[in-house]
Amino acid sequence: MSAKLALSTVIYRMTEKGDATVSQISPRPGRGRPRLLPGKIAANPRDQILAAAAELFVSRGYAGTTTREIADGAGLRQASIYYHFGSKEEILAALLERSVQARVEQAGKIEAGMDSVAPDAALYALAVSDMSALVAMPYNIGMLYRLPDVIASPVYDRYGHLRGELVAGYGRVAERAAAERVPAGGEPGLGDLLVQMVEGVISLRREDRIGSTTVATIASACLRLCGIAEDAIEQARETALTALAQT
Amino acid sequence: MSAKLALSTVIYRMTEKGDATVSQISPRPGRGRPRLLPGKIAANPRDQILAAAAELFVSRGYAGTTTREIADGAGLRQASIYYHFGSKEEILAALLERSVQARVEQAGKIEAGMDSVAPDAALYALAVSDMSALVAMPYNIGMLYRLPDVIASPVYDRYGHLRGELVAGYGRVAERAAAERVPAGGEPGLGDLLVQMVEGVISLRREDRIGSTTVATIASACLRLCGIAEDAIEQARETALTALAQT
DNA sequence: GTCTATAACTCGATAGAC
DNA sequence: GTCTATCGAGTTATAGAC
Repeated sequence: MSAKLALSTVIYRMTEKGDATVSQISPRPGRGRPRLLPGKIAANPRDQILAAAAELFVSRGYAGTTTREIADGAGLRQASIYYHFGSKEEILAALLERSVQARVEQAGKIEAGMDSVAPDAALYALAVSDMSALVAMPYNIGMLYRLPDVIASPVYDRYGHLRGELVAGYGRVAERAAAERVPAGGEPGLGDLLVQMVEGVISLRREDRIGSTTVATIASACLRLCGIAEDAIEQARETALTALAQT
Repeated sequence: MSAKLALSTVIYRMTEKGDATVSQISPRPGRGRPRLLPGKIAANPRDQILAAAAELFVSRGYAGTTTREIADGAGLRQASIYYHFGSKEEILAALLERSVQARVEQAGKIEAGMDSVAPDAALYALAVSDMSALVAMPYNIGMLYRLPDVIASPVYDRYGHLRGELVAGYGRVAERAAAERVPAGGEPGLGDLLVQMVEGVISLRREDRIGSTTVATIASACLRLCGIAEDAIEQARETALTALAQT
Protein backbone atom coordinates (compact mmCIF):
# COMPACT_ATOMS: atom_id res chain seq x y z
CA MET A 1 0.00 0.00 0.00
CA SER A 2 2.65 2.47 1.00
CA ALA A 3 4.79 1.21 -1.84
CA LYS A 4 1.99 1.90 -4.23
CA LEU A 5 1.47 5.42 -3.05
CA ALA A 6 5.15 6.22 -2.93
CA LEU A 7 5.64 5.00 -6.46
CA SER A 8 2.86 6.96 -8.04
CA THR A 9 3.70 10.05 -6.06
CA VAL A 10 7.24 9.98 -7.32
CA ILE A 11 6.32 9.23 -10.90
CA TYR A 12 3.70 11.86 -11.26
CA ARG A 13 4.36 15.36 -10.23
CA MET A 14 2.39 18.39 -11.19
CA THR A 15 5.36 20.71 -11.06
CA GLU A 16 7.35 20.30 -14.20
CA LYS A 17 10.58 22.13 -13.52
CA GLY A 18 12.61 20.25 -10.96
CA ASP A 19 15.00 23.15 -10.57
CA ALA A 20 12.52 25.49 -8.97
CA THR A 21 14.56 28.27 -7.45
CA VAL A 22 13.65 30.26 -4.41
CA SER A 23 12.52 33.25 -6.41
CA GLN A 24 10.06 31.09 -8.33
CA ILE A 25 8.53 29.47 -5.29
CA SER A 26 8.04 32.73 -3.46
CA PRO A 27 7.96 35.59 -5.95
CA ARG A 28 8.74 38.85 -4.30
CA PRO A 29 5.78 41.19 -4.24
CA GLY A 30 5.73 44.08 -6.67
CA ARG A 31 6.68 42.00 -9.69
CA GLY A 32 3.97 42.97 -12.14
CA ARG A 33 0.58 44.42 -11.49
CA PRO A 34 -1.12 42.91 -8.46
CA ARG A 35 -3.88 40.42 -9.01
CA LEU A 36 -7.39 41.62 -8.63
CA LEU A 37 -8.92 38.54 -7.12
CA PRO A 38 -8.64 37.44 -3.49
CA GLY A 39 -6.61 34.51 -2.23
CA LYS A 40 -2.87 34.05 -2.01
CA ILE A 41 -0.70 34.61 -5.03
CA ALA A 42 0.26 31.27 -6.51
CA ALA A 43 3.73 29.88 -6.15
CA ASN A 44 3.49 28.97 -9.80
CA PRO A 45 0.64 30.51 -11.76
CA ARG A 46 1.41 28.29 -14.75
CA ASP A 47 0.63 25.21 -12.69
CA GLN A 48 -2.45 26.84 -11.28
CA ILE A 49 -3.72 27.41 -14.79
CA LEU A 50 -2.91 23.83 -15.75
CA ALA A 51 -4.69 22.45 -12.72
CA ALA A 52 -7.78 24.53 -13.34
CA ALA A 53 -7.79 23.63 -17.02
CA ALA A 54 -7.35 19.93 -16.27
CA GLU A 55 -10.33 19.87 -13.97
CA LEU A 56 -12.51 21.69 -16.46
CA PHE A 57 -11.43 19.81 -19.57
CA VAL A 58 -12.14 16.51 -17.86
CA SER A 59 -15.50 17.53 -16.49
CA ARG A 60 -16.85 19.54 -19.42
CA GLY A 61 -14.69 18.64 -22.38
CA TYR A 62 -12.08 20.71 -24.16
CA ALA A 63 -14.37 22.62 -26.48
CA GLY A 64 -16.87 22.99 -23.67
CA THR A 65 -14.38 24.83 -21.51
CA THR A 66 -13.76 28.56 -21.95
CA THR A 67 -10.58 30.40 -21.14
CA ARG A 68 -12.61 32.59 -18.84
CA GLU A 69 -13.58 29.59 -16.74
CA ILE A 70 -9.98 28.48 -16.59
CA ALA A 71 -8.97 31.94 -15.47
CA ASP A 72 -11.63 31.94 -12.77
CA GLY A 73 -10.36 28.64 -11.48
CA ALA A 74 -6.79 29.86 -11.45
CA GLY A 75 -7.69 33.10 -9.74
CA LEU A 76 -6.78 35.56 -12.44
CA ARG A 77 -8.32 37.31 -15.42
CA GLN A 78 -9.01 35.73 -18.77
CA ALA A 79 -6.42 37.73 -20.67
CA SER A 80 -3.70 37.02 -18.12
CA ILE A 81 -3.61 33.39 -19.21
CA TYR A 82 -1.98 34.51 -22.43
CA TYR A 83 1.09 35.67 -20.60
CA HIS A 84 1.76 32.04 -19.63
CA PHE A 85 0.39 30.19 -22.66
CA GLY A 86 0.21 31.21 -26.28
CA SER A 87 -3.17 29.64 -26.85
CA LYS A 88 -5.81 27.38 -25.39
CA GLU A 89 -4.40 24.47 -27.38
CA GLU A 90 -1.02 25.01 -25.80
CA ILE A 91 -2.56 24.38 -22.40
CA LEU A 92 -4.04 21.14 -23.68
CA ALA A 93 -0.71 20.05 -25.12
CA ALA A 94 1.05 20.56 -21.79
CA LEU A 95 -1.55 18.43 -20.04
CA LEU A 96 -1.53 15.69 -22.66
CA GLU A 97 2.20 15.31 -22.51
CA ARG A 98 2.20 14.89 -18.76
CA SER A 99 -0.61 12.40 -18.68
CA VAL A 100 0.78 9.68 -20.96
CA GLN A 101 4.50 10.11 -20.68
CA ALA A 102 4.54 9.12 -17.03
CA ARG A 103 2.59 5.94 -17.74
CA VAL A 104 4.75 4.91 -20.68
CA GLU A 105 8.02 5.43 -18.84
CA GLN A 106 6.79 3.53 -15.82
CA ALA A 107 5.61 0.63 -17.97
CA GLY A 108 8.98 0.56 -19.67
CA LYS A 109 10.78 0.28 -16.34
CA ILE A 110 8.66 -2.61 -15.19
CA GLU A 111 9.05 -4.39 -18.51
CA ALA A 112 12.80 -3.90 -18.34
CA GLY A 113 12.99 -5.46 -14.90
CA MET A 114 10.76 -8.35 -15.91
CA ASP A 115 13.53 -10.95 -15.95
CA SER A 116 14.02 -10.81 -12.21
CA VAL A 117 10.42 -11.64 -11.31
CA ALA A 118 7.84 -14.18 -12.41
CA PRO A 119 5.90 -13.08 -15.53
CA ASP A 120 2.55 -13.03 -13.77
CA ALA A 121 3.96 -10.95 -10.93
CA ALA A 122 5.36 -8.52 -13.48
CA LEU A 123 1.93 -8.11 -15.02
CA TYR A 124 0.37 -7.55 -11.64
CA ALA A 125 3.00 -4.94 -10.83
CA LEU A 126 2.46 -3.21 -14.14
CA ALA A 127 -1.28 -3.02 -13.65
CA VAL A 128 -1.01 -1.79 -10.07
CA SER A 129 1.57 0.89 -10.75
CA ASP A 130 -0.24 2.09 -13.85
CA MET A 131 -3.56 2.35 -12.06
CA SER A 132 -1.89 4.10 -9.16
CA ALA A 133 -0.50 6.63 -11.59
CA LEU A 134 -3.94 7.13 -13.11
CA VAL A 135 -5.53 7.54 -9.71
CA ALA A 136 -2.82 9.92 -8.51
CA MET A 137 -3.07 12.22 -11.50
CA PRO A 138 -4.61 15.53 -10.55
CA TYR A 139 -8.18 15.91 -11.69
CA ASN A 140 -8.28 12.58 -13.46
CA ILE A 141 -6.54 13.90 -16.52
CA GLY A 142 -6.00 10.38 -17.78
CA MET A 143 -9.45 10.90 -19.22
CA LEU A 144 -8.20 13.49 -21.68
CA TYR A 145 -7.27 10.73 -24.09
CA ARG A 146 -10.86 9.64 -24.31
CA LEU A 147 -12.28 12.96 -25.37
CA PRO A 148 -13.15 13.18 -29.05
CA ASP A 149 -12.49 16.86 -29.32
CA VAL A 150 -9.07 16.23 -27.82
CA ILE A 151 -8.40 13.35 -30.19
CA ALA A 152 -9.53 15.46 -33.13
CA SER A 153 -7.23 18.28 -32.05
CA PRO A 154 -3.99 18.68 -33.97
CA VAL A 155 -1.97 18.60 -30.76
CA TYR A 156 -3.12 15.03 -30.11
CA ASP A 157 -1.04 13.75 -32.98
CA ARG A 158 2.13 14.65 -31.13
CA TYR A 159 1.30 12.38 -28.18
CA GLY A 160 -1.13 9.77 -29.49
CA HIS A 161 1.52 7.29 -30.56
CA LEU A 162 2.75 7.10 -26.97
CA ARG A 163 -0.49 5.42 -26.03
CA GLY A 164 0.12 2.81 -28.68
CA GLU A 165 3.46 2.04 -27.08
CA LEU A 166 1.71 1.57 -23.77
CA VAL A 167 -0.69 -0.97 -25.25
CA ALA A 168 2.19 -2.81 -26.90
CA GLY A 169 4.05 -2.97 -23.60
CA TYR A 170 1.04 -4.45 -21.86
CA GLY A 171 0.76 -6.94 -24.69
CA ARG A 172 4.33 -8.16 -24.33
CA VAL A 173 4.15 -8.55 -20.57
CA ALA A 174 0.76 -10.25 -20.74
CA GLU A 175 1.77 -12.62 -23.48
CA ARG A 176 4.56 -13.93 -21.30
CA ALA A 177 2.30 -14.20 -18.27
CA ALA A 178 -0.44 -15.97 -20.20
CA ALA A 179 2.06 -18.42 -21.70
CA GLU A 180 -0.06 -20.85 -23.71
CA ARG A 181 -3.10 -20.68 -21.48
CA VAL A 182 -5.20 -18.47 -23.68
CA PRO A 183 -5.52 -18.55 -27.48
CA ALA A 184 -3.03 -16.03 -28.84
CA GLY A 185 -3.54 -13.58 -31.67
CA GLY A 186 -7.16 -12.60 -31.08
CA GLU A 187 -8.17 -9.47 -32.86
CA PRO A 188 -8.23 -7.20 -29.90
CA GLY A 189 -4.93 -8.38 -28.46
CA LEU A 190 -4.31 -9.03 -24.80
CA GLY A 191 -2.70 -5.61 -24.53
CA ASP A 192 -5.86 -3.90 -25.72
CA LEU A 193 -8.07 -5.86 -23.35
CA LEU A 194 -5.85 -5.18 -20.37
CA VAL A 195 -5.44 -1.48 -21.00
CA GLN A 196 -9.19 -1.29 -21.40
CA MET A 197 -9.63 -2.95 -18.00
CA VAL A 198 -7.01 -0.85 -16.27
CA GLU A 199 -8.38 2.40 -17.61
CA GLY A 200 -11.69 1.51 -16.05
CA VAL A 201 -10.35 3.23 -12.94
CA ILE A 202 -10.75 6.48 -14.82
CA SER A 203 -14.51 6.03 -15.03
CA LEU A 204 -14.69 4.74 -11.47
CA ARG A 205 -12.77 7.72 -10.25
CA ARG A 206 -15.10 10.09 -12.04
CA GLU A 207 -17.95 8.43 -10.17
CA ASP A 208 -16.06 8.63 -6.88
CA ARG A 209 -15.95 4.87 -6.60
CA ILE A 210 -12.27 4.22 -5.92
CA GLY A 211 -12.07 2.19 -2.72
CA SER A 212 -9.24 0.50 -0.89
CA THR A 213 -9.65 -2.71 -2.86
CA THR A 214 -10.33 -1.24 -6.29
CA VAL A 215 -6.84 -1.42 -7.71
CA ALA A 216 -6.23 -4.91 -6.34
CA THR A 217 -9.53 -6.18 -7.70
CA ILE A 218 -8.83 -4.96 -11.21
CA ALA A 219 -5.22 -6.13 -11.17
CA SER A 220 -6.41 -9.61 -10.20
CA ALA A 221 -8.94 -9.48 -13.00
CA CYS A 222 -6.09 -8.74 -15.41
CA LEU A 223 -4.31 -11.94 -14.45
CA ARG A 224 -7.57 -13.86 -14.60
CA LEU A 225 -7.95 -12.60 -18.13
CA CYS A 226 -4.64 -14.30 -18.91
CA GLY A 227 -6.01 -17.60 -17.69
CA ILE A 228 -4.05 -17.58 -14.45
CA ALA A 229 -5.56 -19.62 -11.62
CA GLU A 230 -6.78 -18.08 -8.38
CA ASP A 231 -4.02 -19.33 -6.12
CA ALA A 232 -1.37 -18.24 -8.59
CA ILE A 233 -2.98 -14.81 -8.75
CA GLU A 234 -2.74 -14.46 -5.00
CA GLN A 235 0.89 -15.45 -5.06
CA ALA A 236 1.71 -13.08 -7.91
CA ARG A 237 0.10 -10.29 -5.95
CA GLU A 238 2.37 -10.83 -2.97
CA THR A 239 5.45 -11.00 -5.14
CA ALA A 240 4.50 -7.92 -7.08
CA LEU A 241 3.81 -5.77 -4.06
CA THR A 242 7.12 -6.57 -2.41
CA ALA A 243 8.90 -5.93 -5.70
CA LEU A 244 7.18 -2.58 -6.05
CA ALA A 245 8.06 -1.67 -2.49
CA GLN A 246 11.74 -2.05 -3.31
CA THR A 247 11.59 0.31 -6.27
CA MET B 1 -22.94 -14.70 -37.40
CA SER B 2 -26.16 -14.14 -39.26
CA ALA B 3 -28.06 -14.52 -36.00
CA LYS B 4 -25.93 -11.81 -34.47
CA LEU B 5 -26.54 -9.37 -37.25
CA ALA B 6 -30.24 -10.07 -37.44
CA LEU B 7 -30.66 -9.50 -33.75
CA SER B 8 -28.90 -6.19 -33.61
CA THR B 9 -30.54 -4.97 -36.74
CA VAL B 10 -33.95 -5.60 -35.29
CA ILE B 11 -33.18 -4.13 -31.92
CA TYR B 12 -31.64 -0.96 -33.16
CA ARG B 13 -33.40 1.07 -35.72
CA MET B 14 -32.76 4.64 -36.61
CA THR B 15 -36.35 5.38 -37.52
CA GLU B 16 -38.37 5.99 -34.43
CA LYS B 17 -41.96 6.14 -35.59
CA GLY B 18 -43.11 2.73 -36.67
CA ASP B 19 -46.35 4.14 -38.02
CA ALA B 20 -44.78 6.18 -40.78
CA THR B 21 -47.56 7.05 -43.17
CA VAL B 22 -47.20 7.36 -46.89
CA SER B 23 -47.23 11.12 -46.83
CA GLN B 24 -44.28 11.13 -44.42
CA ILE B 25 -42.19 8.69 -46.33
CA SER B 26 -42.64 10.45 -49.62
CA PRO B 27 -43.63 14.05 -48.99
CA ARG B 28 -45.39 15.52 -51.97
CA PRO B 29 -43.46 18.36 -53.56
CA GLY B 30 -44.58 21.85 -52.85
CA ARG B 31 -44.97 21.34 -49.10
CA GLY B 32 -42.87 24.19 -47.72
CA ARG B 33 -40.15 26.14 -49.38
CA PRO B 34 -37.80 23.94 -51.40
CA ARG B 35 -34.41 23.19 -50.01
CA LEU B 36 -31.52 25.17 -51.32
CA LEU B 37 -28.87 22.50 -51.25
CA PRO B 38 -28.43 19.73 -53.80
CA GLY B 39 -29.23 16.07 -53.24
CA LYS B 40 -32.56 14.37 -52.87
CA ILE B 41 -35.06 15.49 -50.29
CA ALA B 42 -34.88 13.26 -47.25
CA ALA B 43 -37.62 10.81 -46.46
CA ASN B 44 -37.33 11.96 -42.87
CA PRO B 45 -35.37 15.14 -42.22
CA ARG B 46 -35.55 14.59 -38.48
CA ASP B 47 -33.56 11.38 -38.80
CA GLN B 48 -31.14 13.02 -41.16
CA ILE B 49 -30.47 15.68 -38.55
CA LEU B 50 -30.05 13.03 -35.86
CA ALA B 51 -27.65 11.03 -37.98
CA ALA B 52 -25.53 14.06 -38.80
CA ALA B 53 -25.53 15.17 -35.18
CA ALA B 54 -24.57 11.73 -33.94
CA GLU B 55 -21.58 11.56 -36.21
CA LEU B 56 -20.41 15.01 -35.21
CA PHE B 57 -21.02 14.67 -31.47
CA VAL B 58 -19.06 11.46 -31.39
CA SER B 59 -16.15 12.74 -33.43
CA ARG B 60 -15.85 16.26 -32.05
CA GLY B 61 -17.80 16.31 -28.81
CA TYR B 62 -21.13 17.91 -28.04
CA ALA B 63 -19.88 21.38 -27.23
CA GLY B 64 -17.43 21.16 -30.10
CA THR B 65 -20.21 20.68 -32.62
CA THR B 66 -22.15 23.61 -34.03
CA THR B 67 -25.69 23.55 -35.29
CA ARG B 68 -24.34 24.88 -38.58
CA GLU B 69 -22.23 21.76 -39.01
CA ILE B 70 -25.18 19.56 -38.21
CA ALA B 71 -27.24 21.39 -40.78
CA ASP B 72 -24.51 20.98 -43.38
CA GLY B 73 -24.41 17.28 -42.71
CA ALA B 74 -28.17 16.98 -42.98
CA GLY B 75 -28.32 19.00 -46.16
CA LEU B 76 -30.29 22.00 -44.96
CA ARG B 77 -29.72 25.41 -43.46
CA GLN B 78 -28.79 26.07 -39.85
CA ALA B 79 -32.07 27.72 -38.91
CA SER B 80 -34.15 24.94 -40.46
CA ILE B 81 -33.06 22.58 -37.71
CA TYR B 82 -35.25 24.51 -35.31
CA TYR B 83 -38.35 23.47 -37.12
CA HIS B 84 -37.63 19.87 -36.10
CA PHE B 85 -35.96 20.37 -32.72
CA GLY B 86 -36.45 23.04 -30.12
CA SER B 87 -32.81 23.27 -29.22
CA LYS B 88 -29.41 21.65 -29.63
CA GLU B 89 -29.88 19.85 -26.32
CA GLU B 90 -33.10 18.30 -27.59
CA ILE B 91 -31.14 16.64 -30.37
CA LEU B 92 -28.74 15.21 -27.82
CA ALA B 93 -31.59 13.91 -25.69
CA ALA B 94 -33.12 12.06 -28.63
CA LEU B 95 -29.80 10.39 -29.36
CA LEU B 96 -29.08 9.51 -25.74
CA GLU B 97 -32.41 7.83 -25.29
CA ARG B 98 -31.97 5.64 -28.33
CA SER B 99 -28.46 4.59 -27.49
CA VAL B 100 -29.03 3.06 -24.05
CA GLN B 101 -32.61 1.98 -24.13
CA ALA B 102 -31.99 -0.62 -26.80
CA ARG B 103 -29.12 -2.13 -24.82
CA VAL B 104 -31.06 -2.28 -21.57
CA GLU B 105 -34.11 -3.90 -23.10
CA GLN B 106 -32.02 -6.46 -24.90
CA ALA B 107 -30.11 -7.31 -21.72
CA GLY B 108 -33.40 -7.73 -19.90
CA LYS B 109 -34.66 -10.20 -22.47
CA ILE B 110 -31.55 -12.33 -22.25
CA GLU B 111 -31.61 -12.26 -18.48
CA ALA B 112 -35.27 -13.27 -18.50
CA GLY B 113 -34.58 -16.28 -20.70
CA MET B 114 -31.60 -17.29 -18.60
CA ASP B 115 -33.26 -20.31 -17.04
CA SER B 116 -33.41 -22.21 -20.29
CA VAL B 117 -29.68 -22.06 -21.00
CA ALA B 118 -26.50 -22.63 -19.03
CA PRO B 119 -25.39 -19.55 -17.06
CA ASP B 120 -22.10 -19.22 -18.92
CA ALA B 121 -23.87 -19.44 -22.27
CA ALA B 122 -26.27 -16.73 -21.12
CA LEU B 123 -23.37 -14.45 -20.31
CA TYR B 124 -21.79 -15.14 -23.67
CA ALA B 125 -25.06 -14.37 -25.41
CA LEU B 126 -25.48 -11.16 -23.43
CA ALA B 127 -22.01 -9.96 -24.32
CA VAL B 128 -22.35 -10.83 -27.99
CA SER B 129 -25.75 -9.27 -28.47
CA ASP B 130 -24.79 -6.15 -26.56
CA MET B 131 -21.61 -5.67 -28.55
CA SER B 132 -23.50 -6.30 -31.76
CA ALA B 133 -25.89 -3.57 -30.79
CA LEU B 134 -23.01 -1.21 -30.05
CA VAL B 135 -21.36 -2.02 -33.35
CA ALA B 136 -24.60 -1.67 -35.29
CA MET B 137 -25.46 1.73 -33.87
CA PRO B 138 -25.07 4.43 -36.46
CA TYR B 139 -21.98 6.54 -36.02
CA ASN B 140 -20.87 4.78 -32.85
CA ILE B 141 -23.25 6.75 -30.68
CA GLY B 142 -22.63 4.39 -27.81
CA MET B 143 -19.73 6.71 -27.16
CA LEU B 144 -22.03 9.56 -26.19
CA TYR B 145 -22.18 8.23 -22.66
CA ARG B 146 -18.46 8.72 -22.29
CA LEU B 147 -18.36 12.38 -23.18
CA PRO B 148 -17.96 14.68 -20.21
CA ASP B 149 -19.87 17.53 -21.73
CA VAL B 150 -22.72 15.12 -22.36
CA ILE B 151 -22.58 13.76 -18.82
CA ALA B 152 -22.51 17.29 -17.45
CA SER B 153 -25.52 18.21 -19.52
CA PRO B 154 -28.88 18.37 -17.73
CA VAL B 155 -30.46 16.02 -20.26
CA TYR B 156 -28.07 13.25 -19.19
CA ASP B 157 -29.82 12.92 -15.85
CA ARG B 158 -32.92 11.61 -17.56
CA TYR B 159 -31.12 8.63 -19.10
CA GLY B 160 -28.06 8.05 -16.91
CA HIS B 161 -29.77 5.67 -14.51
CA LEU B 162 -30.53 3.31 -17.40
CA ARG B 163 -26.85 2.63 -17.71
CA GLY B 164 -26.75 1.63 -14.06
CA GLU B 165 -29.46 -0.93 -14.75
CA LEU B 166 -27.35 -2.34 -17.54
CA VAL B 167 -24.37 -2.80 -15.24
CA ALA B 168 -26.58 -4.45 -12.63
CA GLY B 169 -27.94 -6.86 -15.23
CA TYR B 170 -24.46 -7.85 -16.30
CA GLY B 171 -23.60 -8.34 -12.64
CA ARG B 172 -26.47 -10.74 -12.01
CA VAL B 173 -25.79 -12.83 -15.10
CA ALA B 174 -22.05 -12.91 -14.44
CA GLU B 175 -22.45 -13.82 -10.79
CA ARG B 176 -24.36 -16.92 -11.76
CA ALA B 177 -21.89 -17.83 -14.47
CA ALA B 178 -18.91 -17.35 -12.20
CA ALA B 179 -20.53 -19.41 -9.45
CA GLU B 180 -17.88 -19.63 -6.73
CA ARG B 181 -14.90 -19.55 -9.02
CA VAL B 182 -13.89 -15.95 -8.40
CA PRO B 183 -13.91 -14.03 -5.11
CA ALA B 184 -17.26 -12.22 -4.94
CA GLY B 185 -17.92 -8.70 -3.74
CA GLY B 186 -14.83 -6.97 -5.08
CA GLU B 187 -15.15 -3.24 -5.18
CA PRO B 188 -15.62 -2.84 -8.85
CA GLY B 189 -18.14 -5.65 -9.19
CA LEU B 190 -18.15 -8.19 -12.00
CA GLY B 191 -20.81 -6.16 -13.76
CA ASP B 192 -18.57 -3.10 -13.89
CA LEU B 193 -15.62 -5.07 -15.18
CA LEU B 194 -17.63 -6.78 -17.87
CA VAL B 195 -19.36 -3.65 -19.12
CA GLN B 196 -16.00 -2.00 -19.23
CA MET B 197 -14.67 -4.84 -21.40
CA VAL B 198 -17.68 -4.93 -23.66
CA GLU B 199 -17.66 -1.20 -24.25
CA GLY B 200 -14.12 -1.54 -25.48
CA VAL B 201 -15.66 -2.17 -28.89
CA ILE B 202 -16.60 1.48 -28.91
CA SER B 203 -12.96 2.55 -28.85
CA LEU B 204 -12.01 -0.18 -31.30
CA ARG B 205 -14.71 0.91 -33.66
CA ARG B 206 -13.54 4.51 -33.51
CA GLU B 207 -10.13 3.27 -34.57
CA ASP B 208 -11.64 1.13 -37.33
CA ARG B 209 -10.41 -2.03 -35.69
CA ILE B 210 -13.54 -4.17 -35.62
CA GLY B 211 -12.73 -7.42 -37.36
CA SER B 212 -14.58 -10.66 -37.86
CA THR B 213 -13.26 -12.11 -34.59
CA THR B 214 -13.48 -8.99 -32.42
CA VAL B 215 -16.81 -9.67 -30.77
CA ALA B 216 -16.05 -13.33 -30.17
CA THR B 217 -12.64 -12.54 -28.69
CA ILE B 218 -14.06 -10.07 -26.19
CA ALA B 219 -17.01 -12.28 -25.30
CA SER B 220 -14.60 -15.11 -24.54
CA ALA B 221 -12.55 -12.73 -22.43
CA CYS B 222 -15.69 -11.97 -20.44
CA LEU B 223 -16.15 -15.62 -19.51
CA ARG B 224 -12.45 -15.94 -18.75
CA LEU B 225 -12.88 -13.05 -16.36
CA CYS B 226 -15.43 -15.19 -14.54
CA GLY B 227 -12.89 -17.94 -14.10
CA ILE B 228 -14.42 -20.20 -16.72
CA ALA B 229 -12.03 -22.68 -18.32
CA GLU B 230 -11.11 -22.62 -22.00
CA ASP B 231 -13.02 -25.71 -23.08
CA ALA B 232 -16.13 -24.55 -21.22
CA ILE B 233 -15.85 -21.17 -22.91
CA GLU B 234 -15.81 -22.81 -26.31
CA GLN B 235 -18.86 -24.85 -25.43
CA ALA B 236 -20.73 -21.85 -24.04
CA ARG B 237 -20.02 -20.02 -27.26
CA GLU B 238 -21.67 -22.72 -29.38
CA THR B 239 -24.68 -22.85 -27.11
CA ALA B 240 -25.06 -19.10 -27.04
CA LEU B 241 -24.89 -18.64 -30.78
CA THR B 242 -27.52 -21.24 -31.50
CA ALA B 243 -29.72 -19.75 -28.79
CA LEU B 244 -29.34 -16.30 -30.31
CA ALA B 245 -30.14 -17.62 -33.74
CA GLN B 246 -33.53 -18.79 -32.50
CA THR B 247 -34.48 -15.40 -31.12
C1' DG C 1 -40.96 22.89 -44.52
C1' DT C 2 -37.16 25.54 -45.72
C1' DC C 3 -35.29 29.78 -46.64
C1' DT C 4 -32.77 34.68 -45.53
C1' DA C 5 -31.55 37.85 -42.24
C1' DT C 6 -30.32 39.14 -37.93
C1' DA C 7 -30.60 39.72 -32.82
C1' DA C 8 -28.14 38.82 -28.77
C1' DC C 9 -24.50 36.79 -27.04
C1' DT C 10 -19.97 34.35 -26.15
C1' DC C 11 -15.66 32.93 -27.78
C1' DG C 12 -10.33 33.25 -28.17
C1' DA C 13 -6.94 36.45 -28.64
C1' DT C 14 -4.53 41.19 -28.81
C1' DA C 15 -3.14 46.07 -27.30
C1' DG C 16 -1.63 48.78 -24.10
C1' DA C 17 -2.07 50.85 -19.27
C1' DC C 18 -0.28 49.99 -14.64
C1' DG D 1 2.92 39.76 -14.29
C1' DT D 2 -1.68 41.12 -14.22
C1' DC D 3 -5.01 44.27 -15.36
C1' DT D 4 -8.95 46.70 -18.47
C1' DA D 5 -10.86 47.15 -22.79
C1' DT D 6 -12.01 45.65 -27.02
C1' DC D 7 -11.91 43.42 -31.73
C1' DG D 8 -13.57 40.11 -35.05
C1' DA D 9 -15.34 35.88 -35.61
C1' DG D 10 -18.54 32.50 -34.55
C1' DT D 11 -22.47 30.85 -31.51
C1' DT D 12 -27.66 29.59 -30.64
C1' DA D 13 -31.98 30.89 -31.52
C1' DT D 14 -35.81 33.86 -33.47
C1' DA D 15 -38.73 36.50 -37.07
C1' DG D 16 -40.79 36.56 -41.03
C1' DA D 17 -40.64 35.89 -46.25
C1' DC D 18 -41.59 32.29 -49.66
